[in-house]
Amino acid sequence: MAASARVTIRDVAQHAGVSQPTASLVLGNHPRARVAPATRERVLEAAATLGYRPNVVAQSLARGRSFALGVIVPDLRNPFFADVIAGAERVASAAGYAMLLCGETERPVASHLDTLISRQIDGVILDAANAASLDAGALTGVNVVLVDEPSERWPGVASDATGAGRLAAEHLLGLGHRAIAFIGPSSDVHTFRMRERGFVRALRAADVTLPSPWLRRAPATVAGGRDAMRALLNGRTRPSAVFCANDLIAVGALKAAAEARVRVPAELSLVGCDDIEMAQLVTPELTTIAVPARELGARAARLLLRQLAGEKPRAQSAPLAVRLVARGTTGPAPADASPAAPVA
Amino acid sequence: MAASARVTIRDVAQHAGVSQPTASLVLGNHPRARVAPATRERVLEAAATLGYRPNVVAQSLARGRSFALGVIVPDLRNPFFADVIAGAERVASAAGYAMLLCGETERPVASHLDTLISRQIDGVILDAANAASLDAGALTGVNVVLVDEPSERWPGVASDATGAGRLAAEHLLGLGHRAIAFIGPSSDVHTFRMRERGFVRALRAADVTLPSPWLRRAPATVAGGRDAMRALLNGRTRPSAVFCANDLIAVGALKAAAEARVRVPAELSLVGCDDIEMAQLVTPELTTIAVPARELGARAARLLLRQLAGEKPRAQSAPLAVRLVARGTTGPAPADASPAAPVA
DNA sequence: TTGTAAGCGTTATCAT
DNA sequence: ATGATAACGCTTACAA
Repeated sequence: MAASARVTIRDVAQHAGVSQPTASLVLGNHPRARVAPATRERVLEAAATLGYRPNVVAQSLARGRSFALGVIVPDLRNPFFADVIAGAERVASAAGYAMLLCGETERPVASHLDTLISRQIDGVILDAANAASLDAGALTGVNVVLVDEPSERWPGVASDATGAGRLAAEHLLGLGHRAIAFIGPSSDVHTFRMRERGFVRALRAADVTLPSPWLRRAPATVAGGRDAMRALLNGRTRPSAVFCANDLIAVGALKAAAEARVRVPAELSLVGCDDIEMAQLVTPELTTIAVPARELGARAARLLLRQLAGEKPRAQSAPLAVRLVARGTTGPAPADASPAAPVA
Repeated sequence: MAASARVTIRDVAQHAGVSQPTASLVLGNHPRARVAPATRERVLEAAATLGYRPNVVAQSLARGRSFALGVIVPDLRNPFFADVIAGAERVASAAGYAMLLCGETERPVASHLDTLISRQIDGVILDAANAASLDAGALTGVNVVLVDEPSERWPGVASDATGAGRLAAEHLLGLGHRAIAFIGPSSDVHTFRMRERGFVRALRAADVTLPSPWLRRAPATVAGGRDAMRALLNGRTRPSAVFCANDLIAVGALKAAAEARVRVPAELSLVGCDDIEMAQLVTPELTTIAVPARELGARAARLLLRQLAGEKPRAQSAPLAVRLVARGTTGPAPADASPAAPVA
């Protein structure tokens, strides 16, 4: 019952009649553990009957690594990040690594990093954390893998963000839309910027301009999307299609359209990005660009693990492909849609 | 650059010209640290200029506690659990505790517990883990707080699950429904069972019986809800209202209704449970029973922290109140609804 | 093949 | 008020 009742490797050694380091050698399962089969057997048996379980903290201190990974995401409650985390945990857990989670939005990333580093974390996965803006010292001495943020300094995995924007644009252009708007956050999170850039470029390549009143800044949340869409619908002229930087925004926008009795997709087409589960649950189902969130998390973890195994990080790997998932929120541009942009 | 460059408390002591334990005394910020103001000052200054950061792993080993909490949830990707986690992390992080997350669905809870315990975790939050079925030894020596599962052995916090079921029943009965069905998992997760029980009891109290073909077992997921609702709609007679054990199921059910062109709420009323964000995003918006997920997580963490501080766990605290949120998926029972139950 | 000894970075218990 | 000294549980040379 008492907490002190824990079985240590000493107890095992004693029980097996060997020295403590010998027990360590056996239980450490070392590759080149030169230990007699008979002794090994006795030690293992003792460990089993005593119910020995290694103290990872002590191991960590002695070996200088903790067999734990840290994951920092901007917001736990965003399903996209939940997916990334799930993917990372799957890999980490299979490799015997524990996962320290930091998602508290209120605290700065640097503070989370502090916590993790002081716990001798073996590596950190930073998702959309804008690592470039971090204090130089904050990340020295840690193995870092970035998710959805390119960098010369750290390896990482990312989705094809400009491709996502392009795909959205091409889809809308293909449907005949010319009066096109965009809703996205003003944050300096790389992925969002690239989605926007890819979108705008593809539009421009088709000689469609995106007038500034139709480039709405909004937080990447449902509420943000709803507000932005309301503003858009109250504008002098209305776009016939909108690309939203993520699905949360798009769902909010859809909501605003429903409130305003704007028919989707008859009067207004909407494209989101991420393809979170929610996208298939709204009505009509959301057309979106699918981003492999779980895979992103899993690859990030694998990359980190490989780094820990001593492998040289090969810069950024090729971005993960995204794909258009055409569903119910996009349709042909209305015939009466004036291709004219509003007064800027 | 080298990882070994980490400054230890020794370096600080040396730099300040004091013994290492003295430095520890100062930096440990002990309540009754009897140390001369001058020395303290020197030590603090040395620590600051050297950029000293305590090694939590070493602290853990020496003090026998790790200042980390473990959280085990059945499924990271269920927004309800994401909320619980967010609430717990908020509290833990504010108290200087790190959070180890285990949500890998494939691995058994006992295995997750193993990982956590071997890391000298100070306490564990178990959410819907069916702790009662765990091996007796698996939880000895750990501080445990249960979420949404009552127990004589461990303290915990829970929502008012039977109340949730009752509220749903009363709402539907009040709207005149008599042909009522239920969709829920067959798992032995306590909350689900109690939601069901509260619901069935309230129905019975109003002399409404729930015929067995209308008690559908389904996984607590969107897909599960959709399948179950399809089966329900294909039955000989259809219910005029359905209570779903959680929102995910309800959303799936709503989806199935839409596919079958059954009008909600004109022909079919639907009530969910949890009030996840998604509930407000589907069309029509989901009537549901709001369960304070974040608060549940936050309280669990606080309870655990208090236990660690030596406070005696006072059994289970009173369940957190839930409340009906009437939205768009419920309406008066159709006039032609036959109150007759189907042949069982 | 095995045991001895040192050390990981702290905290904690003593004398001083 | 401060400084030795011994833990904490384990790993890892190095010696036997």
